[in-house]
Amino acid sequence: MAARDETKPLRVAAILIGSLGDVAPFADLFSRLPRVEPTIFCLDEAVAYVEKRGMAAVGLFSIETWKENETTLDGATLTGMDFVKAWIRHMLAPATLDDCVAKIREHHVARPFDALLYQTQAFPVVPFVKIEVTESVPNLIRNPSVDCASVPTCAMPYLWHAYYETVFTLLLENGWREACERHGREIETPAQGYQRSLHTPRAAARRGTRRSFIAPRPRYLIGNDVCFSDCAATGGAHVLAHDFLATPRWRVDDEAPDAEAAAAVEAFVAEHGRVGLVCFGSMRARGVGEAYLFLEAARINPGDSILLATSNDTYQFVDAKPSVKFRIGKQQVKATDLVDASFGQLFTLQNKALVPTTRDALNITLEASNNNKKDNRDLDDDNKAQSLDADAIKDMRSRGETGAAIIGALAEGSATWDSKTEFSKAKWLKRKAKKYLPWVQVLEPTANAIAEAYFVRAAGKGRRRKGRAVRPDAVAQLLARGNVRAGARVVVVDACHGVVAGAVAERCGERGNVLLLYEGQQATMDAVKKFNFSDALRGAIATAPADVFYAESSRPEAESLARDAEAAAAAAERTEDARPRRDHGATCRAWLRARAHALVLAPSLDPLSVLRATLPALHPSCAVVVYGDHLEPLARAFAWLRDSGHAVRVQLTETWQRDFQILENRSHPDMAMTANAGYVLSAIKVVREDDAEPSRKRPREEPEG
Amino acid sequence: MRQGDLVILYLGHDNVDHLYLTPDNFSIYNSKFGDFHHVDFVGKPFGSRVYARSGGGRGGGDDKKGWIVALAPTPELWAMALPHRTQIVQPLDAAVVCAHLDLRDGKVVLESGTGSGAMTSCLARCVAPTGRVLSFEFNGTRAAKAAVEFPRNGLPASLVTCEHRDVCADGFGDAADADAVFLDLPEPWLAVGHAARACRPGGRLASYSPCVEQVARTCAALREIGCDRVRTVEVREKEFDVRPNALRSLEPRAPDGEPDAKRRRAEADAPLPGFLAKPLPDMRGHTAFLTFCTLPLRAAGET
RNA sequence: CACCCGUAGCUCAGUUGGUUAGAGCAUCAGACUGUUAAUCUGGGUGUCGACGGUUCGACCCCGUCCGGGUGA
Repeated sequence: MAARDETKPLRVAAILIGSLGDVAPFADLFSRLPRVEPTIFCLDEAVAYVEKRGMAAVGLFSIETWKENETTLDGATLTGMDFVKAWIRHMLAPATLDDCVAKIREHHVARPFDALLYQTQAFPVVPFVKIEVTESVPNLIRNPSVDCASVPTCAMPYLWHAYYETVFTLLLENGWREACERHGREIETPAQGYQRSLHTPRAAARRGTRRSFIAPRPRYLIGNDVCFSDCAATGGAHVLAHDFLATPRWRVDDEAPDAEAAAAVEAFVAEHGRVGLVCFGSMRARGVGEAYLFLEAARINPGDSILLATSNDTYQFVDAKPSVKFRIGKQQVKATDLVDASFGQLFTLQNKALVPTTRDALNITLEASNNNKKDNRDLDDDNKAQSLDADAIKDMRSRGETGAAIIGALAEGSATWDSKTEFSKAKWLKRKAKKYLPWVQVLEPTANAIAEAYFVRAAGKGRRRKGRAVRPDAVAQLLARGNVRAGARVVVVDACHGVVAGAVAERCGERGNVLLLYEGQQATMDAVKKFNFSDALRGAIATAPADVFYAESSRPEAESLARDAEAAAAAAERTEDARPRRDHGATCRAWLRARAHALVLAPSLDPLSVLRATLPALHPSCAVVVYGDHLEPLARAFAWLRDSGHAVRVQLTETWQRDFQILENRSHPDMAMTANAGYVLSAIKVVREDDAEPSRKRPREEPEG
Repeated sequence: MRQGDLVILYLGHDNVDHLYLTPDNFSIYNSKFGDFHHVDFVGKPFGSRVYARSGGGRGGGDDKKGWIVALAPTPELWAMALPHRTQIVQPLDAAVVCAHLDLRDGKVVLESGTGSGAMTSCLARCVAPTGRVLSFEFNGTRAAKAAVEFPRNGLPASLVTCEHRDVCADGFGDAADADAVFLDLPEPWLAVGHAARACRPGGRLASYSPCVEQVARTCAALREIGCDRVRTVEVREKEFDVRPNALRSLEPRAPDGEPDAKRRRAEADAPLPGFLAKPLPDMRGHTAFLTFCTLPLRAAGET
């Protein structure tokens, strides 16, 4: 099998015969796979849907043609789409199928496909047939450009990853019937098919027998029929027909599972560890009204990095590992207790254990307010206002009372409660809540959240804070004005604990490349580790010392080539060496030659010197952005960029961000803007013309000093 | 640069135009810097100067040809050059919105309304190449224009789609599982319910409104359906100009090597830097309030 | 046909960030001086050409027309 040229799109013929609900998941899948150029063969009715998503579609036949036809299945008369389904499922008209195949062959002869995928309604009959049309058909699952793991589950609801060699390697050219036989599977009788169609979630719900549709991880979905009808009314898709979840732990008693398929999946999983069949994510039947199925929020996996927002307005990072504990209130809790929680979930303490809670439960409001004007003119603080003593509180706690209950009791026990004003009551509650109702919220460690956490944490340390904290909105500006995007090559200098480098890497993704230049002994990857980056993404971040980069960038080209040759020779010599030493110089030279798509600099060194060293490594028409705490050094760098003719659209700004409290009739700016938000310098590099006049006609007077 | 490319023309710091290259001999871009033939762009790399065939020499001789810089489009540059159909979301705000929506490659994001498409391109950059932006515009003409414009600007239908639809009345269509949603609507509170249904639980929402009254109603609607981490911010930007330091001192300059040099180093009268930054007077005023929140983790009615 | 420019009584405001609430002239006021005047200082109710339209919204938006300029 010849190696494929990965730069060329993979031409895939996808044969999707079925209702729109069958076609849509595949169409959506293909439309977001880069480097896959699909041609979708479908019913005429689905052509518009596919073409709207920018893909080629070929209509094979129309349902209209079959409208008049009807057949009788198990006593029921099937017409229209039902007839087509029956036709497909039970192969009532194989001659027409051959016509379709002929049509596809026609396209294939005109311009060969790399791969052919076949989906049918009738999974239990033939799950999926992949036809190898040419000798050079690659195995998609081994194609790095369609790495299943890179596809976020939540982004692709009705997603099939059809690259399932073990299950789906039947050849269409052998025909349906033969394929089934080779797979050792019996063809379903009409009666069995009809029986099966009764076991839908909706039918189950009607019968009142709730079945959980959440398959424990790992989940594998092997069949679907999603109907998009009536979506405008419901605001979302709902599943009308059958779903089959084949998982190692699948237990549905009243339905005969395709044990063979499940076994095949299990065997495959056992062999390969993880298989990239991503599907429905997890779906959950909503308990109200119709049996709508909804996706779940992203959940925490063991080993994940988690960001916790806490009740005392701080953030902390924990890893969901058995050895890690964190504090909530005064209690130590194991981080693994958070596994399987949704990101965004709130937790509080009850009986010294974490229990999930909601924001409403945390917002305690006691009794209806009586608006009598009150103040503390009559208050005489004798410290005897509280009738509840410490032992009573301890007792309540040990009985496992909720924090809310304790606070309620405290308010009841407070002699001065009724004399408090509304504002002081609110304040009192807030103070008590901090003590008796601690909470944490698990947050997904995204660039914005991590930047926020580092910023808040650094600000909280006061004068003793070390390093620098970059405000989240400044990070946002760096990414935007640097035009950092997926697949980009970016040179980063980060003196902000790696917050900037992490944000850049998150944006660049696995197909991007990040070169992190460091100023000291080693790169500060502190914050980078807090992201839940995949190994591939972590591998996309290279590091090198900034001074080496500076040396290489100021070296003439010829000398640089000579160095490369030297390094190559040295590498050839120590082929036996198990661990070749990292050659930072070579890395830097490669980056200088390949040219980056963006420079994102947040140095603690003089920005101008960093700029001079890194600018040669930037591709023309691409942007450089520099973050700095101080205006003056950036002003000097600004002047150099503008006056040297290296760049246009040189912009030096300071970003202000202000929070607002929004409540009815009580909206106002929330807190003073945080000082030292830092400054952002950005510019776009241009091809410099040495014979071009200096940008300024009249020479500037040289500044004094 | 190739035929059909969208090219950003840099004519000055805040004078940016755009051009679709049609390399026939008739297409000419005319500006105060002279006349630029489309064919002269083709084959040159982005970031190059392109020289005028004629004109541009204001009163000067022919030896000084005018030139402009041709740049590759970015969402920020496009926002400066695009044909306005509505007021646009400024790149400053757009950057903060994209950050708070936790966008990255592969995410699916909803937008309404499309407007002039400035925000759309910012969103598309963040989720490209495997994610998607589904944009909805309730004005038919604008929706049609945007739908034509996006593919032309290198945003294929597999990445960005624009549909004519009033999301306040009709919701977000087939979408049921988006990761984030951005609302730029006169009455966003009418759309938050639809938005929540169109997104996965725990998805992110951002709303863009110029008035506090709008924000207040939106926040109320968001809390009503159980959104968490509701936060409203305003972002502004102060821009600086840099000039050489031309300040002269009242005091005579101390000759170098004077003994008071030591004292001077420690005190405030160290020499000023060579360049001084001055805030530009035209700081952009208030644009809008940005409201963010996390959508409920569970659909309503679920325990 | 395309592009640029229309603001103070007048005249202007830079070929790539000195650029549309900024000036110069004129004028007026004050100060000063061997006073038909010079010098210095200070001052300004500026429809941002006109009219429409567009934007929930800040507009650096669009159209038509008028006047001036530049280039095909």
